[in-house]
Amino acid sequence: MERFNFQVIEKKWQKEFNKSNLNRKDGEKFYCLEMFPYPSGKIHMGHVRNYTIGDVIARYKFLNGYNVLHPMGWDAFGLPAENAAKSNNLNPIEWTKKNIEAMKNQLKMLGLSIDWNLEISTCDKSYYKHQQELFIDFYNHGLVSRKETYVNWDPVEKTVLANEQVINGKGWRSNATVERKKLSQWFFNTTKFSNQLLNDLDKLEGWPEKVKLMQKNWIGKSYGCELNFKIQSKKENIKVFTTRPDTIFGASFIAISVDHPLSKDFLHNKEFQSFKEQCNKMGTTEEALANAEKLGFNTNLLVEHPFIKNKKIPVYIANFVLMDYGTGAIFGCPAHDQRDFDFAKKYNLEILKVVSDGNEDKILSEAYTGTGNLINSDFLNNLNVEAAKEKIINEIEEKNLGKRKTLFRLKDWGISRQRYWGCPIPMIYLEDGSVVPVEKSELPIELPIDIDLKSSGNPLDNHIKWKKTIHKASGKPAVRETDTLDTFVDSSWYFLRFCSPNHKSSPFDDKNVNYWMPVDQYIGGVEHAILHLLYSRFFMKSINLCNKKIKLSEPFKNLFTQGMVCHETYKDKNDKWLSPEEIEKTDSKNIIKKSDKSKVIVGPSESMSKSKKNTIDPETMIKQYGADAVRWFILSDSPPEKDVQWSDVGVASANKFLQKIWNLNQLILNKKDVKNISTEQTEFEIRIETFVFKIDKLINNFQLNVAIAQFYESYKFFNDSLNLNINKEVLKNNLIKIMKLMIPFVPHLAHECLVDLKCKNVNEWPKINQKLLKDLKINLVVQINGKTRDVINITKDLNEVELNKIITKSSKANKYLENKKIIKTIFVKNKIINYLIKN
RNA sequence: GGGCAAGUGGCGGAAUUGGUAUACGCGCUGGUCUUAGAAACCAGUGCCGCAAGGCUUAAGAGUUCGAGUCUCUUCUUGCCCA
Repeated sequence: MERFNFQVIEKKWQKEFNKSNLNRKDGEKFYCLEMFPYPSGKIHMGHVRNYTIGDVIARYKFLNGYNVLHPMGWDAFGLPAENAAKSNNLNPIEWTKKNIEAMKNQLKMLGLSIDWNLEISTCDKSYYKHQQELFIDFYNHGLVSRKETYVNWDPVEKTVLANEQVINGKGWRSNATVERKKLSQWFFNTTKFSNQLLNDLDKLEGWPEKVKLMQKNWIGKSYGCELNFKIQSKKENIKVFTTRPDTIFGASFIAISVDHPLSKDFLHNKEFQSFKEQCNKMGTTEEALANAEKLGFNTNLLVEHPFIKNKKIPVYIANFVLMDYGTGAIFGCPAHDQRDFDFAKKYNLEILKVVSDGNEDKILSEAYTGTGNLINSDFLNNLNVEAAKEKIINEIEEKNLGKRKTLFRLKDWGISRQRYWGCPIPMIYLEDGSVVPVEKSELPIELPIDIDLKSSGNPLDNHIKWKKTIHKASGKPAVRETDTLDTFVDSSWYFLRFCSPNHKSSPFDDKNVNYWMPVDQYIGGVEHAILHLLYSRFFMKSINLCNKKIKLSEPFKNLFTQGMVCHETYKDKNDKWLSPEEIEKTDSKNIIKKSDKSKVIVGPSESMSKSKKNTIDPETMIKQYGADAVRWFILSDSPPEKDVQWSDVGVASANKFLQKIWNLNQLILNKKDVKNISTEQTEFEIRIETFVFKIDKLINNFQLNVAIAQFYESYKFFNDSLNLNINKEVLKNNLIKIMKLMIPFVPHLAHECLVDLKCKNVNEWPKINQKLLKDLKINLVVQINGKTRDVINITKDLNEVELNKIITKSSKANKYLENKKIIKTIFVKNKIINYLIKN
């Protein structure tokens, strides 16, 4: 028998798959999108998994009659290109274009049903031109602002990082300790949509609860109030924000931010200067603030307690209070907030319980943040926390001491980056100091090619010729904005561009967007659960505001987040990482280093990363086992939403199985016919029909690993049926059904087999024959006192009386029933019968 | 510290959502074929027991005719936020 030659056959079918409009049908639209890749040079296993899952869905929908949009593009701006260009002395565009070509070829090797006619790349001026247009639209609608703020400065990358790009006080890419620096920055006013971004989450029924919860926490809506404290012997007040106004009677200090206006009075104080310096050294993230030791600078100012006559409270400048959250000032209630507690301990401040923890006399060893009734709180006593909050806020408003307020943790999105390889911000500075957008007719503001990447600082800022420009309306000289946009901006609307990738006059064709959007199935890594998705949602809402013709406020109807691809890690005796190619398995237990035969220490399986050297190159695997085998394995071993462990043995066995499928196909084609119809044949058809039914359902539920298990079973069943009395045509037609089900998983093999089987309607999913399913026999469990004593294979829908007859006649369970009194019978149709007997 | 998941053989994992626990795959064991190995094929494979049978879903309790699934307590792991 001829072996399945995947090298030849996969190439042949990939030519078919690369045709444009291959996903188009007359049916209902279905937009299937996977998160587009950064063109780093080579695809990795994470891409393979992501795009294979997406391809299964896209092909499944197409076969089910949908008109499918399944595009691919490149998230092509970003720092790696700039760094690579620097060390190779070329322009980032050359590096990027080369990588795109290479990765595109690799993706094509996977046999994906992508319409490459729709390909876009965010670094093309035909793309970023429209991004600049959107920026100007947003600007004109008050969605862009310029603010001077403290930023997270990455001293290695020499750029500003968003809060979320700072991990444990370090830059997410450089891992350098992040500093605070004051800069003038462009912002998208994401906070304008705080409420909508939060409330619309409820509409997203097709999103994982986990992701919605993460977004909810990120937006962080909190209720509370503002409250003024009068400074003693001064006219001024300190305004604080608090979510716990109920704890006001436990207030023992006021803490203000180093950037608070009041702090300015101490600028000449030496002690304060060194304190401020210390604060600047740590990052601005909440995490950094929370982890740092709580430090304060005593201003020696006192404020009056608003509800306790003659009580004075000290004012500190503290390192854990942020200027850009709330009012930049808090009141500290040490008994019920851990940060305040730590602070009070350090500076020996009063710790007074005002919420009962059920053990009122006991001295606290840490803050009590639970609920309870109020104590030591005058008119709030005996109320619970919620009621006390309400009462005190009413009191505060009545006495004109402050007002009710809702605060969001969500901040505006800082989008300025001091980098070359990004989308230029279409703004210019006039000589009178004003800032205006360039006219749309002047777009795109192109990135200059002749740049000097070697000098320090921002290359665009150093490019004098490019920087100088003319303000078109007045004819006066002006200077361009030299910052470029955060690359998260590029990926916040690419899904809209895919609807009309070649549209020239505007970012997208409204009609096409209204037809294709929203994305029906979006698939990507959970690592983008917060930022990318939040920014995209913000863009959709902003576009909705700017363009009345777009009737859509949420871009992604259904979201699926797949797990990571993991692999064992290896280290040699010197604690150095080893790649899988550097090691050798001598037997099932011993692993040695190839080069010097020394022992290798096997570490836990972790997500593939270059730093741990535990990556497996997809191209090598495809060449060795075939794209179908790689696709099959990566789907088969774990549920798609969970991490999967890569295994070379696993992909080899996938390859073996596909070979068996091929052999089965050949066997049936060469089989001699049997003419008579037997009961065996009917039972065979029923069984195949249940496989069709189950697999269809499993794909719908994203249980792709279980679907694959069903293919293994159906193969086994087919193989066992070969020697039965079954008509050849019946075998062929049923194999066609199974092969069609396999198209989404292993498109090359399935299509090749279907050609051999002379299948005519290849692009149609098998219809489920409900009539056949009706005749399916079922297994019914017979229990005595809750213990399973027999399982009987019977026709469906028998009633209790019929069932009793069968059991007394022929069931193994009957021996337990003889001469026993049945007290009760529990009968669940088609499932179980349970006899309760007395011994 | 808070929130959310999850815990099933040697391993990856199934279980029609309260109804046969361990499907399917890997690994392992034995066999056929072969000079030998590889491949292929066949059989076996949760634990105890000669067997009948009993036990088993992190641990413990509860609800139920019946619990991997629901409820509570404890432990462990992972993710997010602090």
